[in-house]
Amino acid sequence: MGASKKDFFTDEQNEYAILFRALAHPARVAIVEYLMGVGSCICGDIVSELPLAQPTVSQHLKELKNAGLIRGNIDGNSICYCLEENSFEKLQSYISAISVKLQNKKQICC
Amino acid sequence: MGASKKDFFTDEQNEYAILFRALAHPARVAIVEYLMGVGSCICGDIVSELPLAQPTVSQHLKELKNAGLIRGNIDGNSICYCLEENSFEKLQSYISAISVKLQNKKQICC
DNA sequence: TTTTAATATTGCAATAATACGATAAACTTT
DNA sequence: AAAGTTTATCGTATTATTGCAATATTAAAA
Repeated sequence: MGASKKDFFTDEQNEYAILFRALAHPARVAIVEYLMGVGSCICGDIVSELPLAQPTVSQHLKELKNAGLIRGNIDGNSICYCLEENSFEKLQSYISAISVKLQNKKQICC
Repeated sequence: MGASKKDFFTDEQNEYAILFRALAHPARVAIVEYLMGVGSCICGDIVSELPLAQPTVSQHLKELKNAGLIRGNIDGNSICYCLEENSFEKLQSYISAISVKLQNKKQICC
């Protein structure tokens, strides 16, 4: 018991769950907001910005990267991170479709 | 260690993390999509639709409700659930702002 | 009132996520 | 080459999430 039943859901449902899960922590929300403000930066900048140790930040960056929300380019001995536009557009159209449908329907709940 | 450090982040960052967390499971994505399709339904309908036991579905519904993404109205001895428009609009404008900013900047990552 | 129906809650086992010290890996600078 | 800089990985403790059987709760129906 307790094992994930993700195999019983569609690939699309799992993909969106992975994207949302990547944003399901205030530290990762903060990283995204910071990257949105500065455009791009190295890991050390984020470590200075957040109240978290370097390995913890590194792990959060890894999760954002695995989910496809950020990209990291090697730049000398540091790594430059930035937001991945396509993934945010994908999320945007998904949420937007729900939002628009709800506005059009103006449904009453029971 | 391992304790959450949410107190070190802003209220807004925590609020969005809670919303995203509610969608961070394929079962809850499936519930939202189902509710979007049918408008509103009772818990039993979702139990029939998903490959999960009744207590598990009830728990997922509770999480979506706590996050403010769905609403439940008592209807006799059953409970009628539907999507909460405001929360999806809030998510929509948040993601949309990021997406638009990325499109405008056309930034190159390092 | 007894039975049936629909959900929620409890308790527990299994798994996943969070955080960070210690350390490794890789590149720069001296 | 040696030392310094930057980031990733490992190991581990703690906490949170997931899933469901059993049970409780609440309201309708008989």
